[in-house]
Amino acid sequence: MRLSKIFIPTTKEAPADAVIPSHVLMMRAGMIRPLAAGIYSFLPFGYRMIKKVCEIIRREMDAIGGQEFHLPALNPKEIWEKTGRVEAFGDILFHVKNRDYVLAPTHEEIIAEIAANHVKSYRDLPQIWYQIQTKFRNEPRPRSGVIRGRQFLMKDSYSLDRDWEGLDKSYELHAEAYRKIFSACKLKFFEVGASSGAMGGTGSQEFMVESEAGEDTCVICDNCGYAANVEIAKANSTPYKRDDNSESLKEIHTPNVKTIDELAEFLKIPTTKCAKSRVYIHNDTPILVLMLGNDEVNEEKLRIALGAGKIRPAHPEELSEITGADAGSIGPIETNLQIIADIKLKGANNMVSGANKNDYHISGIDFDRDLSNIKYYDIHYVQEGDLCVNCKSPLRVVKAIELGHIFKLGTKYSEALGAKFLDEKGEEHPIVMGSYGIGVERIIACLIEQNHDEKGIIWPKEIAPFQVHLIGVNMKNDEIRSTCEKLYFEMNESDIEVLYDDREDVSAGYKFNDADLIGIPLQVIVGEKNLAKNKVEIKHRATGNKKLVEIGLLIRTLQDELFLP
RNA sequence: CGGGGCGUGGCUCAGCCCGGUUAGAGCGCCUGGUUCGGGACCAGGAGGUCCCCGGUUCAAAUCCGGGCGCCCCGACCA
Repeated sequence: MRLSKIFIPTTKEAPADAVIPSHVLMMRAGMIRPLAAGIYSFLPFGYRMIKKVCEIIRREMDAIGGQEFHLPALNPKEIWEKTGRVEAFGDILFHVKNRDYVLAPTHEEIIAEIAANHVKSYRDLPQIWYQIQTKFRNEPRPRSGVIRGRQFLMKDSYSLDRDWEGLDKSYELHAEAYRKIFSACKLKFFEVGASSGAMGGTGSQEFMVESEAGEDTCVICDNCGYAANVEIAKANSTPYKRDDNSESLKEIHTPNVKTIDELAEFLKIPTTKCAKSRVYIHNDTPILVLMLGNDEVNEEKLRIALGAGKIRPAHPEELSEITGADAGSIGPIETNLQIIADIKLKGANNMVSGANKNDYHISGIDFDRDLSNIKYYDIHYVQEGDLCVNCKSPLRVVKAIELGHIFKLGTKYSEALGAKFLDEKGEEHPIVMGSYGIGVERIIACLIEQNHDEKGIIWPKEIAPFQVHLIGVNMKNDEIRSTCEKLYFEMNESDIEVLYDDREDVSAGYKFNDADLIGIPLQVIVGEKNLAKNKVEIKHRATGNKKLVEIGLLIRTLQDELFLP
């Protein structure tokens, strides 16, 4: 491709509203342009990368027996009502104004509908159906360039199996395909178990990339590889170090002391001698939750600990009625509430907590001696430096971007939409489904997040829009031009993907900066002085290393560099 | 949805507080010329609904009110 012919509008400066590196560089390198909040046009250079990523995805999906579909984005609302997801998605679902249609945010319904009509026998199973298609979600706050958009490309696939064992297999096939896809994209990623949330189903896993721009928080053990979303992550908790003597209970007047920090300061004690109280409503029943010091309640863990049901924090106006005091003075002594305490508090003594009377606290609380109606669970968030549950190495807490998510759905959608099959005995069963997604633009954004410097993008050799960037330093020099043209022809003949900067009206420095910005892994620079010695220069974008090569050896050298046959 | 910020040629921004020449700069763009190994130089030129609507005023980019859009933080996120 000739740079004089392909539309790559690079810029020296980035728009002020681009904040994260991938967004800045995708703009500057002429890959994308914004149209509205969370909606981007992909320009030829950016779309070329999209196609590269899609190629890899298709290759791996086809390898596990996936069949590519192209489903409609415009869906009758009715089908979404059958599964209750008009309500479940709420404002996230785009509604069409002049007809009862919605814009699809995902495609479980459509897949189940097709299966309901056409998959009738166990002989038709299993199936893996996938597509790469535009999804629409009315995100309340799009952000970070293409990382969270209102319109985005998603590879979504769906497995149809006759039973749960089959689903396990399809699920594992996807997990393995996803590992291959992200590895082929040269991404440093990790996998975490995730809660399946409102999607329904029994198991789910996320594929994450560590990044400051991430919206999820994960816990990672660099030693043994343990990784989990902080919502469910566990750590090895050390038992509470009891004081030798337990003091007796004592009421203390603590005017205007509300927070744990204020309490610790007021009494001149460490926060770890304080127990923080939170009141939750579990299926209409209030419960008292106790945390050590300033630890926050991990509501997802609390939900799991309590088993079935809904939980919510009590409203401030409810507190006084339930406990006799307002937030800041609530505690475990003299209460009838079921107490749920974090595991870190087990065995604690000489603790201070609220007195259930405004402006009073109680000291000398011995959890073993004084509290009977109490259960202990791990309900705190793992913190940086806590020790790994497996190997007791210090854990890291990191921000991460979710690249892919795989779900065991079960029969929720097949039952709602009547997707059933007959087994060998002629008995009818709902199809067991799985659903699996990859954010295509996110792969590209993550690639850039992981591979860039102050000058621009650094594409890995294995996945780059082009492999070689051929630069004629001065195209008005006839020798340079004819050499470039010859090399360009030879590279094309050798199936080397080459971007050829044949622009006449651009200075050398401009070309070099553009080349570093758009980040093709190898640059071949044809300049006057080296040409006189019958040589050209190869520069590695990643390292900046340069070497001179005889023109006659260039193609072979490039092939070696690019691991081509 | 709560908090904060912003909106002026294609881009980055100044001007606004304290209303008053023809609304500026750098980059980019066009024409011609000179350059040609790290975003060159000279000369000439094009390009503006100062986000929109309303108000105040002799006079509004500037002050006031309303709206819209965009960004950031938070909440939310199958």
